[in-house]
Amino acid sequence: MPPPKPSPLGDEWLTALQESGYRLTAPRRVIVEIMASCERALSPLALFDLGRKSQPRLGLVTVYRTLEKMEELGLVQRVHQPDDCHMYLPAARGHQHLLLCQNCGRAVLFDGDEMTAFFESVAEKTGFAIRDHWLQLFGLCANCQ
Amino acid sequence: MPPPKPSPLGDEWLTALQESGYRLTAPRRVIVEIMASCERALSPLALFDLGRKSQPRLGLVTVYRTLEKMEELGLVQRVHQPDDCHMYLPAARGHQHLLLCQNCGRAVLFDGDEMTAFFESVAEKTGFAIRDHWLQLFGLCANCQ
DNA sequence: CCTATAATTGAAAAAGATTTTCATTATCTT
DNA sequence: AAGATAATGAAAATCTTTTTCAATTATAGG
Repeated sequence: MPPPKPSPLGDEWLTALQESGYRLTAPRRVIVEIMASCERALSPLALFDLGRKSQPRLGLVTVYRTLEKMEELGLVQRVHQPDDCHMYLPAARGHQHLLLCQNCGRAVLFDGDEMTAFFESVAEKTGFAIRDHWLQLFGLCANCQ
Repeated sequence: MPPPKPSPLGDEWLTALQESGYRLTAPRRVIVEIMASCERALSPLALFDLGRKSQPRLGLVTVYRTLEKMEELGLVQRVHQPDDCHMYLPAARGHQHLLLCQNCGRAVLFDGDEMTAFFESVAEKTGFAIRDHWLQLFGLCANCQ
C-alpha cells in the first residue's frame, strides 16, 4: 500500500516537527499523516497497524516516539475515556472540548467559552486558583442514535 | 499497626459490599477503610503500601480486586489526570465534579447543575444525544497558592 | 553531489502494571 | 460446628511501554 496522500494538516505538522529540529523520515511521515486525518481516537497499536500498511517495516517503538513528539508540540492529545486513556486524537485548540460517540467513536469538537464564568464561581467558592480544565461529553452521534 | 478506625462512610461501603453478596474479610475491611477516608487520589500500589501497615500479609492482587468491586458498586471512581489515569478516589455523587490541586493532590468536589443548559445547546448544535459528561478542574488549592 | 555528523530506526531485552491460575484459608449459612 | 463456596496471596503469565544498541538515514557543509 502506498503512503497516504499528504493533507494540509499533515503538512503543517511535518513543518512543525522540522522547525523543532526533528528530522522528517518515512516512518514519521506516515504516522503524522494518519494522525492528522483521523476522525476517531487511535491507540498506539491501532496506529501501528495502520502505519504498517504503507510502511511494513515500521516499528511500534517509532509510533510511541512519534506520538510523544506530536504531543509535546501540541499537535495531538491523549483522549481519556472511562475505560481507556491511551488513545490519541488531533489536539483541540483554544477553548475547544471533545464530544465522543459511545457507539462509533467519532470525535467532534465544540466550543466552551461560555463556561469561563462558571469556572470563576467555582474558584470563588473553593478558594482554588483554577489553571486548567477538562471537559468531555459522551453520547451518540446523529448516525448512531 | 492496628487497623484504621471505622468511619461512617467506610461502614456504609462495607454494607454495600455485603448486600451485593461479597464477604467481609480482614484485607477488604482495611482497603475499604483507607479508600473511604482518603482525601487525595491513591494508586493501587499506594493503597497496597498503606494497607500493609495494618495488614502485612496483604497481596497487591487483593487491592486490585477490591478496587474493581468498589468501582463496580459506584463507591470509588478512577481519577483521570493528564499524566496518570490510574488513581482512585471516593466517587462523586449526582452532578458533582472533581477539582484537583496540582501541587498537593487534594481533591475537592463541586456542583455542576448549572451546566445542563450548556450541554443541551451543544446537543442541539452537534446532533448528538448526550448521555454522559466529564468535567474536571485543575489548579492550586488555597494552601498551595 | 559527496561526506561527515548526529538523529532515527527497529529488534530485542527490560521494566512495569495488571491479570490469571491455583492451592490454601476464611467467611457465612445451616 | 461443619460444609459449601468465596476470597486470599504467591507465582506465573500477559500486556503495554521504555530502554538499549548496532545499523541506517536525513541533513548541513564542503
